[in-house]
Amino acid sequence: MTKLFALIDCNNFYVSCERVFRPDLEGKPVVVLSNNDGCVVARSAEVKAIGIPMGSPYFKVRKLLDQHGALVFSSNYELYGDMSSRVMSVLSRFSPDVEIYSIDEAFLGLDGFEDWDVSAYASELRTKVKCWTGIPVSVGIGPTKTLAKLAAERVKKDKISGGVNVLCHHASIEAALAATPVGDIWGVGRQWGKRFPSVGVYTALDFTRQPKHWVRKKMGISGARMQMELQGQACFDLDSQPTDRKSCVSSRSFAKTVEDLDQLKDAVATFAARAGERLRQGSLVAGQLTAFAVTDRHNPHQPQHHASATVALPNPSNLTMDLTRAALSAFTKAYRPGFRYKKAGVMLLDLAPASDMQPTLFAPSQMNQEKALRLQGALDCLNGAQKGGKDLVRIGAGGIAPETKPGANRGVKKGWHLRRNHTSPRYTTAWAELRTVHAC
DNA sequence: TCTGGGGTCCTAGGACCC
DNA sequence: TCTGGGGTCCTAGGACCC
Repeated sequence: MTKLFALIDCNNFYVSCERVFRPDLEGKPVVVLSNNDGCVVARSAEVKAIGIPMGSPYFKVRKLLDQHGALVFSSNYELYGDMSSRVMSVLSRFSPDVEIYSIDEAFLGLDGFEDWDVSAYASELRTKVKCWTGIPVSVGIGPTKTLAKLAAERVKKDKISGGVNVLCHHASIEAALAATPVGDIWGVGRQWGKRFPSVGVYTALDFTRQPKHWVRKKMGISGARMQMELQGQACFDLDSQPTDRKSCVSSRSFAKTVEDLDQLKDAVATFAARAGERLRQGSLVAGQLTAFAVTDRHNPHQPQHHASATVALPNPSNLTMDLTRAALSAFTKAYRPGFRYKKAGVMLLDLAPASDMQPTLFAPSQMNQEKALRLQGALDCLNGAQKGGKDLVRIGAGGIAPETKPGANRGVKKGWHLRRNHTSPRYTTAWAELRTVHAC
């Protein structure tokens, strides 16, 4: 039985989310920025038409966007995450096999649908998603995941009306491969995209025609799989079981650079707490922790440094108290003075289910452990009680930076605060920010 | 002035063992 | 003193994804 995959891709997802609640944005140029208002991470069709590339630094394209009257949003992940789960739940009505691939993409397994009119089925899916969530999607269908993905991409590139592209026959597959630059293949990144043309490989079709051993030798196993997938031979299965996470990172770039150890420790403590929160949500514990800070890699005039140190947690934990202690000890080891740090973070590694945890010889006594858990529960409760009131209660060991000490310069932002100047409301996850409808 | 954040997989090379 | 070769495990770094 030949396999059949569909890739459902939300069009300009973040922009579409904003438009659901602001229909007046329809037809206008709209962009969504990354954290810190750094880069353009979502563009409406109108913005793409202006020629603004994905990932452009905002400050470089700001003028051009203004000239075209573009509307600009800081990213609102609470909104996008909620809209995403709405879309995914609609998709699950259309196939028992769904793999949520990213916030805005999902693969559907269509094994056993071969005798159906899959094109009509996909159209119906598209209509339902749009109708029930407000999000427009493109659908690509093919015998492998890579071809399904390529099919969906061609929907946008070739402006295929109806938003569905089925690649099931030799001729249509070859035509799509020939129209796709090699750099646009799923799995071919910037490095390979640059190198291929110099060896005479320009399109995905050229790539499929390279000798197998050459691809294997030059690109390794990933390249070999990619080539087989494009030739119609499935190497990747649908992965409907979310895989266990192996690491968890919390990090941020600062609006301004920071040199001061105390301020950096304050930031690192915050990241440790944030990462721990995510661990507890997933009932995981970490066995190792890395704390790091890096200088601004975009500024060649400043001395560069990557400060980083890893410590093992004596007993795997997800408690803010343990993680903060480990993070501060690691960071103190890693810190080198005299550098202007632009970004810092905490990585939790060696993750394992909290239930698997074996008490070690050095584990704190049962009594202390219980106390620690109760304390963490109380902290989570306080911090969770008012959404948006995050960090209401924090661990004091964080080496609070001078300007955040009680009484001192109240209202002055921390040195490492985030820039977010264009936020939209959390329409779907905060009562106070619901969209208001005025009756005429 | 202003360039994101959170992940995974693969590979090469070193350490170590027999 | 001779100092080969194969296996495994770990880690750092590269490349890629969205």
